[in-house]
Amino acid sequence: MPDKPEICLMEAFINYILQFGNLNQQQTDFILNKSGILKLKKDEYFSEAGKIPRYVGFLTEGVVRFCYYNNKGEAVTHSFVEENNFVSDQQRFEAQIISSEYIQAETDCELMVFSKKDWDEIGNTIVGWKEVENLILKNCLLKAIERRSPLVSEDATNRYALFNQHFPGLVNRVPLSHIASYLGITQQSLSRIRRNVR
Amino acid sequence: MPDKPEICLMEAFINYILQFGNLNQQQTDFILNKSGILKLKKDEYFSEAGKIPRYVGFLTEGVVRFCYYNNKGEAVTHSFVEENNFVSDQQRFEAQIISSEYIQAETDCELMVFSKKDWDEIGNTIVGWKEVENLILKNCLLKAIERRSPLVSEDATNRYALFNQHFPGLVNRVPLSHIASYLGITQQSLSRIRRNVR
DNA sequence: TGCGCTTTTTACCAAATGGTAAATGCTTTG
DNA sequence: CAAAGCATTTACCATTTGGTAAAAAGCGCA
Repeated sequence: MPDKPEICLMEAFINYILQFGNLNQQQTDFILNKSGILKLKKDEYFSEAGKIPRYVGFLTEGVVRFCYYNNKGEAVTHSFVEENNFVSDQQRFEAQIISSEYIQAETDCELMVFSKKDWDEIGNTIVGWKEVENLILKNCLLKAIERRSPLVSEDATNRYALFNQHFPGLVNRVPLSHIASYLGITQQSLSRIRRNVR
Repeated sequence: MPDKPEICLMEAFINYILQFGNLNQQQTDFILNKSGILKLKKDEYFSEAGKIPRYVGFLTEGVVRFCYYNNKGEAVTHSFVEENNFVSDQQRFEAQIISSEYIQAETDCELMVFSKKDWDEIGNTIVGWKEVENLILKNCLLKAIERRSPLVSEDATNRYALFNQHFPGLVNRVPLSHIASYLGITQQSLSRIRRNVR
């Protein structure tokens, strides 16, 4: 069982959810009391293909990537998430079914996490929570689609430019090979593009 | 003001929403009473960039495409929707703000439509409707991302194969140029690919 | 049927990207 | 510091895709 998170980390979390609905102190305390803390070392998994997701998490420190293996056995990174965002294979977590993708720590990470049981208790206790949860999920899905979809119609150079717009600074925190995978190009092409940009 | 839709078209709509929540006859009747019917000729717009979306619609007949203009002035198709699905620039419709994309009829279309006023009245009257609405929207977003995101990491041939998996039969209902745009390749490349597939 | 319009196919060459392999650079650790 | 291991860059050539242009095919309409 994870420890309790520290005060400072909780604040960012509360600020995040207050964007999506008004909750009073009693309600936020209830939520915080349900949360645990989970630390991941670089390369460790938050969730794995073939397993049922154990937690929904809020990333207080670090970067994770979402990836799957295509039919050629290559890992395809389809999303990055930075600190102060939710991290979850939410459909599979909610239904408690086996996932088909990995969520992996790109750096050492720290997350506030909720088990299925605690997450359900929050939903059943806090009036209006399910609406907040829906807004958060909708927001995450929209962000994901707005970032990934435009890549389809751009060439490699513009894809890299979009990556830098969508994830400022992230270029220095994750390996080049994962960025190339996210952009749907080879690592060599991306390396070549960077040279030409300079 | 649009006419009322015909009985047979309403059934598919009711069946669709009943997938996402239990509503009794009185409730579905209330919803149906708010709906109008909108017919579009091929190439006409359901919603336009620069305008506030007037309706959320349920497509009972036909195919539409979602597209925007990139900075080179080229139309980029990012989604197709076939009959028996909702059609809406939902974020902009809900907030009643100016859209930045077009929703265009690929064929003659027939839709059941709801104005913002009527849509809000449904939400304020039917207990549990907002939850149903959220589930529907979540479902649409997930479908959109599951279809578009994998294209990024595939070559032109595999993109075309994915299109045919995701939209069986649609290849015969929309112009080749729009499919190519959706896949992020040129029309000439797609034509070449089709020849090699045969 | 035949004309005019649009869509789709072909062809050709240029440019971009992929695949293989090797060299370089960076980090960790003994 | 040196060695080992991993990440990134470079180089070279093959393959794919793009851009331009023209031909062919399909379609609506007089």
